[in-house]
Amino acid sequence: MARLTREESRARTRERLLASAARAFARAGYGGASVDEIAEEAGFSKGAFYSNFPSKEAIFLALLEQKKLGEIAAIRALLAEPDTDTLMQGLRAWFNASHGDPTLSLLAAEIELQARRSESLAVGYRALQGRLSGELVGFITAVFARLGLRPPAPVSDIAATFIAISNGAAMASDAGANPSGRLMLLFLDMVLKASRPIADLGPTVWPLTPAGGR
Amino acid sequence: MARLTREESRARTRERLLASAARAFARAGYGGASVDEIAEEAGFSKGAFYSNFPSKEAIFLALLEQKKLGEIAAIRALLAEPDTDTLMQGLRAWFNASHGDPTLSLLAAEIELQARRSESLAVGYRALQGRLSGELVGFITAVFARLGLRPPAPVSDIAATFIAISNGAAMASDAGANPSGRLMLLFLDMVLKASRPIADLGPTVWPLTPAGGR
DNA sequence: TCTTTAAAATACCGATCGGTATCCAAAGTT
DNA sequence: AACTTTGGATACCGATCGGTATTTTAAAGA
Repeated sequence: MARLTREESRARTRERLLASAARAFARAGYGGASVDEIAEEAGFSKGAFYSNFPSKEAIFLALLEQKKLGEIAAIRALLAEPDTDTLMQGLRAWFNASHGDPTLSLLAAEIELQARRSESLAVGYRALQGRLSGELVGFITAVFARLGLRPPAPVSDIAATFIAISNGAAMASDAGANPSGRLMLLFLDMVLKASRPIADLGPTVWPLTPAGGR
Repeated sequence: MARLTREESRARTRERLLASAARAFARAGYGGASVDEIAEEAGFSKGAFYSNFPSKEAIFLALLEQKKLGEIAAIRALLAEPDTDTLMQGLRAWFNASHGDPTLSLLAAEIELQARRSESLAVGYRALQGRLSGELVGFITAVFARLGLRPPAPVSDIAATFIAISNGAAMASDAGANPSGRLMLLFLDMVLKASRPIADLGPTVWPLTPAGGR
């Protein structure tokens, strides 16, 4: 094992704390996971924790950012795919992978829920979630255009539903049955099945009056 | 104000504690809401709390039961409706109403999440959720039959998706935009749009291999 | 090699938690 | 009216929480 510089060592500690926090929050919830527990599971003391993060909320927010930015990157990578068939296949693969680690989806649910409770968390959350939603809307719009299909509902609603299923199935899944990925795949299929070709020039009829906001 | 018997007084205290707990858990989460806080907001002391519930977990479980049994009753009431149009209208009305009180949906999400953390909670949860899921599957099957439509996917998956959207949208909703009821309405519409009449005798093609377990 | 500096460990703080023991006042009983 | 029962209030417990102050240790700079 090579000797590490101070910078490297610090970065490694930070990352281990983040990974440990993700596990702890998923397991016990934000309130249930203690700073002591997070630090110890990472192999450090509480002193190390507070040397790297100013507060418990801060590490939670850092986790939130890590996750949301990762999702945005994944969407962009998919969209950059020139071949549409490969893109759809990649999308399905992503859905399937998203339930592989229940820790991750459980953490996602915990983050969403907690962001509604603390105003300081909510501020950071809204900024990131807004970016992710926008990215997702752009993605879905592009996919429909590529497939030559007309969305069967406002794209923002479709995007919101994907997000809802992702979060909702993560917590409701009975120990692996009906993982979120499966349900998202099913919804994707249903959306496509409910779509008509763009060439079909019938009137565009939304199932509901379009949403007020966004 | 009439003098209350001991029984009446006790029942009233219990109900007030339950209502207060629902608000507190929705607001602060299971871990974040304290027994003191619950009791005080109901206008009682901690002693009153422990006189009516053996533990914090117990009141949470009682809340869970109250909610699930209420949903089962609502489903049965809808299914008893002889006129199918009225039934569908009632279903839509129910979806719309379910987002009226964010406290309720937030509590639902908290319950789902917490039931996965404590084994003792999970036991009670699984029993109730199993009953609700079964009821929902029966309901959806009956509705499709009444409408003369063939479900576009396994009914158990459709049921799971409704539950997921309900829970997921509750926590993701940005202060009221895209309430869960709206998204459930949209999914309902999409499911119907993706269905074919029973008379159509084409092959039944599920979008996915049917789920292994329930 | 000696000094400086900062990452991480240890020790500690007041506050608050879920839960228990005890007490009191009002309802039920005779 | 006297006595019993019990729902709810008060007081208290050890444990644990998030956070801070201080000390140790090892890398960086001379």
